[in-house]
Amino acid sequence: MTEPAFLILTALVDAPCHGYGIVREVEQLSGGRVRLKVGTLYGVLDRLAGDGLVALDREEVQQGRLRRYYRLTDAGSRTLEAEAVRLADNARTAVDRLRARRGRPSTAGGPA
Amino acid sequence: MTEPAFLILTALVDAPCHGYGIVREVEQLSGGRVRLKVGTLYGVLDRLAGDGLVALDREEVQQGRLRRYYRLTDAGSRTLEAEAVRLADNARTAVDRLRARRGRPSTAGGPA
DNA sequence: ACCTAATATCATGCTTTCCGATATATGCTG
DNA sequence: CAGCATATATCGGAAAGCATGATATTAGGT
Repeated sequence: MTEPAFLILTALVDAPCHGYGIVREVEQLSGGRVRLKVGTLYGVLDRLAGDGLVALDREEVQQGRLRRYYRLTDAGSRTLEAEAVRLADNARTAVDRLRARRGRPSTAGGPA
Repeated sequence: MTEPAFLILTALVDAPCHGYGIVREVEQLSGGRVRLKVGTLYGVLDRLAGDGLVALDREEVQQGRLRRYYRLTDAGSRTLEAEAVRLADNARTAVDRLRARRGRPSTAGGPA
C-alpha cells in the first residue's frame, strides 16, 4: 500500500469524514508533511472503496455544498493494522542494520 | 519511497551486493514476503543510482558471468534512515488510533 | 457584478513497478 | 556434440497509482 492510501485510512479511523476534511486530517497527522491534492484524494478514495476498505457513510448537504462522508470498513481496519505492522517491521529492520553499520561505512574508509 | 526501493537500500546496508544477491537478500529480510523480479530490481537499482543513493562498487567476472556489485552511498544511508523514521511514525500513528477505536467500530454499533 | 472559499469531478500525464522475453557463459546429461 | 538448466544481466511493454490542473456548484463578501 502506498503512503497516501495508508494515511487516508488512518484519517478515517477516528470517525467518518468527507473529502476535504480528510485532506486536512492527513495534513495534521503527517505533521504537515503530506498535503494531498483533491484530485489525488478522490482517486485514491474511489480505489479504496472499490477494494472494500472504505465505504460511503452518508451524504449531507450543507449550505448547498454536497458533503460525502466515508468511513473505514472492518476490512479496512484489518488491512490498515496489517500494513502498520509491515511498515514497523521494515523500519525496524532498516534501523537495526544501520545501527550495526556505524563505524563501517560502505567500502572506502572502512576495512578494505 | 516505495517498498522495493526501501528494501533494496536495506539489503545493501550490511555489505555491497550484486543484483541476484539483492533479490535473495530482500526475500530473506522481508520474511519471504517480497520476491523482486529481476526486471524490477535493475530498474529500481538504476533509478537509485541516478539519485545517488547507491553506487557501483565493483565488477567481478566469476565463471564467465559478470557480477556487478552495488553499495549504499552516504546519501543513501541518510535517506534510508529518514525513511525508516517516517515509516515508523506512520505505523505508530495508525496503531494508536486503531487502539483507541476498539469498542467503537465505524458508524452504527458495528457492521450493518 | 465579481471574486473567493469549500466541495466534488474529470482528464491527462508521469513515475514506478510488474512481467515476460532475450542474451551470455558454464556445467551437466544423453 | 547437442541440448538443457542455472546464474546473471538487459530490454520493452503493460498496468497501477499518484500529481496536476481545469471545471462545476453554492454561498458569502466587497
